[in-house]
Amino acid sequence: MITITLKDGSKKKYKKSITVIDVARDISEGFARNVLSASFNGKTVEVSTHLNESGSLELYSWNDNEGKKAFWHSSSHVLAQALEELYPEIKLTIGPAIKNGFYYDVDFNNHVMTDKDFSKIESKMIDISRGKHDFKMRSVSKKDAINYYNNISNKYKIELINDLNDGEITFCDHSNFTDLCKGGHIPNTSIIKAVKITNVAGAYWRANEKNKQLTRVYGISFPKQKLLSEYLLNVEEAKKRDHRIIGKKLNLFTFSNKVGLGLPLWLPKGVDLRNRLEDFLVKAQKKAGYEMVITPHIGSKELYITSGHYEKYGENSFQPIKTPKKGEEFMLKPMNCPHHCEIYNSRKFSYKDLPVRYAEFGTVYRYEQSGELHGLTRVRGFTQDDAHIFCSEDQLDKEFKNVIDLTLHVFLNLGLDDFSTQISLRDPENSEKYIGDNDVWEKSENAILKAVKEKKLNYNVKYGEAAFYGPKLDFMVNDALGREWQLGTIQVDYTLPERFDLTYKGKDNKLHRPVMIHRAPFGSLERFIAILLENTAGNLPLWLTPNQVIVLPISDKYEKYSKKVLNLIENNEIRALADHRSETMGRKIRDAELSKIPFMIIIGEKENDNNMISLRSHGGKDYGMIKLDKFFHIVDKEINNV
RNA sequence: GCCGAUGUAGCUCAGCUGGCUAGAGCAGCUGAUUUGUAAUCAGCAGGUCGUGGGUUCGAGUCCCUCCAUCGGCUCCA
Repeated sequence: MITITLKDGSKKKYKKSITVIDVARDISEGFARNVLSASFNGKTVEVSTHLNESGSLELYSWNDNEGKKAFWHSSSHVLAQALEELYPEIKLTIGPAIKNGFYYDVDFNNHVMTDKDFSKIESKMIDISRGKHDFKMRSVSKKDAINYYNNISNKYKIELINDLNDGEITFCDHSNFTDLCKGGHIPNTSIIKAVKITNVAGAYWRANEKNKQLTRVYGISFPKQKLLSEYLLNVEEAKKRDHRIIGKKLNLFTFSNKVGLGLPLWLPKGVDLRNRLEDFLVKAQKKAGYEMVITPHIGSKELYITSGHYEKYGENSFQPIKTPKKGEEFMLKPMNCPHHCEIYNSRKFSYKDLPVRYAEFGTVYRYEQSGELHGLTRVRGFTQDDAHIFCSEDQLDKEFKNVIDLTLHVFLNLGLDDFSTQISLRDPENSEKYIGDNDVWEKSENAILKAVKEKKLNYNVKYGEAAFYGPKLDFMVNDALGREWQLGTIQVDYTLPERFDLTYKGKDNKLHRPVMIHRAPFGSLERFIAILLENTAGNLPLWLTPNQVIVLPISDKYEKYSKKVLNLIENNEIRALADHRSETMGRKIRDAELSKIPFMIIIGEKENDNNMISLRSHGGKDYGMIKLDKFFHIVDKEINNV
């Protein structure tokens, strides 16, 4: 007999070798029907797995992420089978489940896959699913596995198998299809009721640009047709929150091919918005002991040779600007740190002066690959809310934690509470990508880990995401379509102080090397505004929004009173405008709603005669007829609550 | 940079297998209307159909080049 502990803590005794699905059936037939996958003692198992020892069992349904993962992973097997049947000459590579759905990377040989092929693939997949084929795992020796793929001459799978240990290799069969697979399937194919191929794209084999580009077929599947329709509807809704669309509608920014790719042009309303964000941060930074500096948009090539950026990025940057003087070269600045290092170097510091915190809204230019450009989130010219903190080693922990606090202050005040943090460390397999000694890296990495733990942030560690001079703590936020973007960033750097020979005089009357923290709570104003627009669907917080209130007179009879009200509002430093067009009230309200103005003040005969206003807020809330002072109170309350 | 899709008026789109002076709604302009909580009515104006080339008696439509955009990949100091 073995004892199985379930998620709710209840324990059940069974004969040895009972299967997972039988345990589920023992709970209830209906429950078992919804079980998609399971884990036993923390390890993913199949629902058909026989349990031979006591342990804890978790059963997953569609409502669990693990359940969805198994569902989509299994769907990718069905996709692979469908593709193989439709295009027999293809070579399969890998096909995992992802956040929303699954994909399969395929070498299509000469066939060019386009969206015209999608419906054919979908029908094929549904056909296969209806066959109710069980997913069955089996162990294979390394030799047999390689033989199998040699016979169908699939070098990709052989490459994968070569990286695996003999004895740990498993295949999964369903119908007449076999794939190299480490497991985690739903019971059978018939649970897959709705399938949508969403996209094709190129993807490099093993994520390496130098390798062959495969075709990645993306899909999503559901246990009910209705769930698919809902999903597609959601995607359509999310697309409406795209910052490129909102930015256009609200007249915040634009682009011009004549000016150049990835170079945003900020319109008056967008500039106002940026300025308010800058003011907000300037105030917070002043409290935190930062000093503002300004540095030029270019710097001599020597500067970047010193910093190491030239060697690392020179070829992929905007190329040096020549001058009439022979041999003289300048570069558009791709970051502000070298300039700030030179500001530090402009005088001598004592340990009593530290920490020194130089902040700048520094506009930088990076030649991003053309295929990488994306609205305001990935551009070639952008403004960082940059600052560099020069401190002694024993000040590092405290300074780092203060920067975390500042970043959290920014995020939470702007309503971005749905973020994750990521500790970006070196890629252990590619140490040549980084500069600086190993022990210096370890010191930096430990400083970040320590601060993050003390601040009790939830974090993921990502290897290979560090900057070339040091590790980072990044604050990540999703856009409307669920893509993750880095906003705030904090970096510890022992390397640049070395390269720029930065020093301070210590208590011991000897020269010491300061540590440097690079940090930007917004990241860049461009990207931050983009993500903010998508997260709020353009309904910005009242203190930030371009126009806070619009005055809508019912007819031009009340224009005089309307102008008086407008004037009083503006005198209270509320951003207001009035709609004096000869349009109906319905029309004026509709237009104000579409431009997402938080408050509407309606003025007609009653208001005019009683020296009152009628107030409506965005979305339709009616405050009725009130005194103007009451409106000021409402606005004040909403802004200061933030 | 690579893979795929797309590109028609300021915006959103229609234009079937190539065939008269390329259509609609919104926005704009002019006029009428003087309006009570999400679109008042009428008229006018607006387009080298992304660019360059080719096929054809004839190209928005078919083919090629380039450019840009969108979705991915790679990259992101």
